[in-house]
Amino acid sequence: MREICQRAGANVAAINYHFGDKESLYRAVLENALEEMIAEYPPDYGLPKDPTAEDRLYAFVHSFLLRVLTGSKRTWLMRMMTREMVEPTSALDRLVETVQKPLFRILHGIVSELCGVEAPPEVVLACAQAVVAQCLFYKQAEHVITRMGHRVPKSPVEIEGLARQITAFSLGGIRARAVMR
Amino acid sequence: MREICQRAGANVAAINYHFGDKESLYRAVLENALEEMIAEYPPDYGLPKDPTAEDRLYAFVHSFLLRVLTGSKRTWLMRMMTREMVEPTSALDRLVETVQKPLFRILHGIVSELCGVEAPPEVVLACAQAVVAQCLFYKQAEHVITRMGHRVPKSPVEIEGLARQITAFSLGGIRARAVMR
DNA sequence: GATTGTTTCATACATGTGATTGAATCATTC
DNA sequence: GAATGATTCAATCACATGTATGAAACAATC
Repeated sequence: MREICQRAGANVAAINYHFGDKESLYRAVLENALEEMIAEYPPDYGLPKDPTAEDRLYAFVHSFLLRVLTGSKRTWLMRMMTREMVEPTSALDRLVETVQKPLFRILHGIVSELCGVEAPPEVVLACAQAVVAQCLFYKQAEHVITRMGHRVPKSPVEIEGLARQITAFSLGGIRARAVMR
Repeated sequence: MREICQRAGANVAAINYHFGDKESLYRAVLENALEEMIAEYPPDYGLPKDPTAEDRLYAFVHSFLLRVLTGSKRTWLMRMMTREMVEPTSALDRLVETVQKPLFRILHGIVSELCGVEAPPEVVLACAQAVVAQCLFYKQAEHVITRMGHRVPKSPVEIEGLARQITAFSLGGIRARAVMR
């Protein structure tokens, strides 16, 4: 708190005065930054008109990766989010409600359409989760990936490539799961 | 450190005497526990003789999930590992070398075989990473998943089901990626 | 059984941390 | 411009943390 206030040019007591305690400040910062980030890369980022379900899946994956991997000044945000997922604080509940649930609902709709109406719901759910898993992986395992000698996409071009990669893989997976049984 | 020593029935100074400092103790504990865990669920867990590549992929995924999700007394280990991946300490380098590299090499071999010899190396790599991503997801996003109202597999039966799920999805993805281009 | 090397222990030290307080400063309104 | 409410500030409190120390207990060897 001392360091935060020093860098902000404010007094330590300001945090308590304006937010009550440290955790409230943390929550406020996280929520605010996350909203900005979603606004910057919405889940229909770069989508053409009359998109196919495949188009929408690609856009979802691409915007997800841009949010997660883009090496802008907000790298700390995704680190915080990842930490929050692994070891939740009081901030997570709200973030899940306001951010992650709506986003996942969109993805679920897309995957549901790709699976077809007769696909069992647990299969649709699992396929949607598989997509999210792949998108999160490159951030969450970033340090392991680099230590293994592999590259984590950073530039827009690389990220597009990865988005295509994940989309193609997932479409294959969805078809395989939707077909069998 | 005070609490650790109290629970261990030892004196605080014992940590400094035997390990030098807190971080060294941490590293020793992590490494030891991880080795035990891999020994308990090796990557060829329950594999029949003369296995196909599909069999080996399933065994890899299944053992991975057992390690990651099994609700034994070692839940703390995977929490530590996840934290270590997200925000590495001095422990990670060694863990990557001794544990994760060898494991990934095995998976890479399996996926490479499934992709076929003429598949470009970056595709093989990406597919193998997609498999890892799906396995890690259910642990790393555990708290988000439950907050979304979904279930995280815990029992052996559920874990087997998830392993089949991930294997089928991944085989579909691998085939799709291996075919196109 | 004295000596020597190892391990354990209670205690202390220095520092970092989040929160609080009461005075001082600023802004607004009458 | 006095009064009132909001904000800022320096200083302090209470406590947690990792580490260090020197004495005591223990073990092994001669």
